[in-house]
Amino acid sequence: MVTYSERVANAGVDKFSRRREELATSALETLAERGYANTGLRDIAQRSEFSHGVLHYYFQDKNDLIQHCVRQYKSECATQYDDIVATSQTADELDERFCAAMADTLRDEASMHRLWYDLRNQSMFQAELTPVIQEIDGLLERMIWTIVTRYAELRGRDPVVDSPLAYAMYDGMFEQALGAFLTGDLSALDAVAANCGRILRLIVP
Amino acid sequence: MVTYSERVANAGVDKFSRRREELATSALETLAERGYANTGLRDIAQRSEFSHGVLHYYFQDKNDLIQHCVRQYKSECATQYDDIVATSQTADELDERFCAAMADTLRDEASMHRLWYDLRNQSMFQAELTPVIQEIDGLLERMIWTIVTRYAELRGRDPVVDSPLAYAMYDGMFEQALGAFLTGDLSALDAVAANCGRILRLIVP
DNA sequence: GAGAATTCTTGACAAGTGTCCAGTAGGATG
DNA sequence: CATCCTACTGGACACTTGTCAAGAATTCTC
Repeated sequence: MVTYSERVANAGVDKFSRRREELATSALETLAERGYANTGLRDIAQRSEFSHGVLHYYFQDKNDLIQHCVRQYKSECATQYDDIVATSQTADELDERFCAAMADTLRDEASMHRLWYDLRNQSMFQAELTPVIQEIDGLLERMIWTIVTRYAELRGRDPVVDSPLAYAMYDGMFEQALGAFLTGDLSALDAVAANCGRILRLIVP
Repeated sequence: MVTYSERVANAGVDKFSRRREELATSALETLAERGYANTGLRDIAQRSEFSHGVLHYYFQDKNDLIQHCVRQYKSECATQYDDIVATSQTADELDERFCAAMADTLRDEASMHRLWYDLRNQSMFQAELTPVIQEIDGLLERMIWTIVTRYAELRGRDPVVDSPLAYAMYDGMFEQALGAFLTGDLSALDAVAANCGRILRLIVP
């Protein structure tokens, strides 16, 4: 009898961990569509090509699966704006490309962002989720701060707020735009781009 | 046979609607403690002095109950800062009292705020909730805007951002502080007060 | 190709979900 | 006292939930 823990221990970049990713992807899609509260393991399995029992073969329990999902979500976000920061030559170019990218991700990945907010919120009620959520939240904060400091550098000034507050402002603004966009308000796309720049110039005057 | 709709129609400020409020209060407490995803009608009834069946006597279904809860929550928030705005004599006094009040509500009503974010998020997956959520969101936005414009008035200046963006910035900042506070980070109380003032001076330079 | 290990399916489990309804207690009305 | 209506109980319903284990199917090893 090979226990679950032993399977995890032996898992390199082999078939086992590849299938885990595959299942986590199905889970992410289902969660993004239906929300945490309305998604069961059978819903997730149905979207994959396997039956529901297999989820307990690859994951310890539902919590383990969710945490794996969040971690996998991370890798999609991590390097999203690195290229823009690295290749923009002027402050205005950085500003413009950053704003456009924010509007694009709102349009193209709205339900994934919705899931992120859902899970982050869920972590306020379910302490087991806190570590992995904080991990990604820190990552997003650093992402924003990288843009802000690079923008300040290009303009030869200093930001007038610190990293957490800068992130919080962008986060609140984006969440608001997401809510509007999901109710069918297409002007939220323009709004997010405009507000993106406004905040930037507010932070780096 | 008296149907549910007829009971609603006849409901003035009588025993019927008072009991509805009572049950909605029990529901709010339970939801704030356990979260939307982990709260059943039996959990709610258990916190009240009635059995679970009575919930369908006073509410059409779970959704009806939730919406009633949100509306009831509203009335607690509506006039929260009106007094501060009305009685503050100087910009500095308004600033200081506003910051202190934000820190207080974070400390004293953390789980209620947590529930608010939970339900607002749930409305992104459950369209029936959208109207009542937007209603309160607009109320909160107006609350913030009242403070900002009064502060600007006292300082003889104009805000440099519009109402939605001002609200979004405060909202993001408060949500961040709430998350930190719920993990036991008591410094979030000071942070929210400090950031409150920072945003104010950012918006009204 | 036989045997062993891994991978996956299927059905079952106890518990929990929202909903509904027959029935009861109790007070008001006739 | 009898009748009616309101308020409430508690059990039953159909269904879903996470979890698990026995066994089948597949893949790997020799």
